[in-house]
Amino acid sequence: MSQNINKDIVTLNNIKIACSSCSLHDLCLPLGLHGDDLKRLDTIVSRTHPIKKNDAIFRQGDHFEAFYAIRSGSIKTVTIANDGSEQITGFHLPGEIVGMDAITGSCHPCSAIALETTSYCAIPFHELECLAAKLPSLQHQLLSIMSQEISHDANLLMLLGKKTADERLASLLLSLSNRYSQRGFSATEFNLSMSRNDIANYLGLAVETVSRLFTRFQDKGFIKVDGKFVQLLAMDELKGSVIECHRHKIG
Amino acid sequence: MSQNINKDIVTLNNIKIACSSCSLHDLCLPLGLHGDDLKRLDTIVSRTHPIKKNDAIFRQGDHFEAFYAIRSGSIKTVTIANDGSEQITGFHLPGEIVGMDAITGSCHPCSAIALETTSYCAIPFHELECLAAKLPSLQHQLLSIMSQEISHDANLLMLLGKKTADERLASLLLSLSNRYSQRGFSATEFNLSMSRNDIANYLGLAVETVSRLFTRFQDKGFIKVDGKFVQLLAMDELKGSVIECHRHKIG
DNA sequence: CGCTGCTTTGAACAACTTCAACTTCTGTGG
DNA sequence: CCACAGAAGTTGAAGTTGTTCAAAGCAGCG
Repeated sequence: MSQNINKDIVTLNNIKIACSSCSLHDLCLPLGLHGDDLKRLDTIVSRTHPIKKNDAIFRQGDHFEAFYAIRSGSIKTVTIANDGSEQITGFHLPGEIVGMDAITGSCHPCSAIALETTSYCAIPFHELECLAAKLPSLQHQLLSIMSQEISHDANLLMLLGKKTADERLASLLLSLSNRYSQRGFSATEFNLSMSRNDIANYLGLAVETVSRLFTRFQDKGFIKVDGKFVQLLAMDELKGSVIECHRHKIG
Repeated sequence: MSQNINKDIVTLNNIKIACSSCSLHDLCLPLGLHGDDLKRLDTIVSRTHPIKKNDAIFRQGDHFEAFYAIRSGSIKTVTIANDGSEQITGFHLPGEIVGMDAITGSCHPCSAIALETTSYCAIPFHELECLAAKLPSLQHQLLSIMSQEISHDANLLMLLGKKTADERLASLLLSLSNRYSQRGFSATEFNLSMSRNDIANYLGLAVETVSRLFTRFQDKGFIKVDGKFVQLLAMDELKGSVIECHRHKIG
């Protein structure tokens, strides 16, 4: 948490930070762009003031105008079914882009809600599209990022379709660990910005189950939990537990 | 089944069918393209001979070269985890495009396997990208189709994360119904080209459960099943059962 | 005709959920 | 700064849902 808060302060002081000098540019859309191309992208991207926890970047049904790149903090994307039930379809960390599911329908099919104080960049889609037509490397990067999103979703499908409760939580923790470390944070300890409820919803489990899983993982010595702060003590065992629980499904 | 087989014969006789005269062109990539633009796309698309059941369009790990549009028949996309377990991530009908998850990694993260005799078009990605840079409407259609894929996956996530077994099967049947009717087939009766095993895998259930569900739905009078042939007798009840089972999750 | 593989059915079992009670945390106002 | 109310998280016990195991029925194919 403290790390993220510090990060916010830094970015607050640099609202006008450009893509070229953004520490996330090799995780984000600018990847592979250089020189003038990067400057051209810069001109269409707009930075906003940070939003508070529970505020929305966009809400389900909002007209689609732009992609949004998380700069600091974190968000969840949530879909509300016609019957009122909610499904969290993803947690998004700095450098990740949301809104890519909205091109077809011209309306956002999900809401993007801040899990903590969060700042982001807006990339107007129409302008992006025009620019991409002129810059092949941007077009490629755009397609590539969308492709990545598709294959990421397929992994998640695998998770929800096949895995036991243990595997699901282990997968989430490992995924966060991976992504935090890519962003220069520790791979073995971090704060969960989402509530147990959010985790349960995302993993398709009951809150109570998630709570019990944290306890069990701790009892086994795989992790250490203190509220939202988590330490991964035995990464290999975590990875192993994902595979182990799978064994009975083989063949 | 018979309908699909007939369809194959027709397409066999017309291997050189162009996008412009393809009955699927308003479900597929050419949507929104006209005149010369469509002809330009035509020049890069190559049609292949049909493949047999269980043959692959591409296999997981294959180098990514092209998108593939299903022209007739049907396929499943399957990911194999490192532990050997398989997850079916989608069933694809004529007019649908597969391979879009491979751009990032340059290798296909899943295999595309024919569920029956299937013919398809290959759209070389490099050429497509170059063409898209020249044709804004093609670029837009490309992004739009990928966006659609992302939001489709999000729906599936919802399905696997939240829904009961009944809801899952009902959702699949309704989705197939929708897609068949879009393609000019009956919305209320069709042949399932996939096995019960495939369905179970896709829905994250045991085969036995799927089998029991079919029986239960039939007992309730929602559907009539005879092997692979299914008739949807009470669409509203099916839709209703999806919502009804959801009620307890609200609030 | 008899095999093989797919599907169905039954019964026991396990995993996860639900319900309920209790504890801990958080933020707000006195 | 503390007290308190409400939210979030944890824990136990009972209940469901779906899985697993086992076996029998069917269909396609040599």
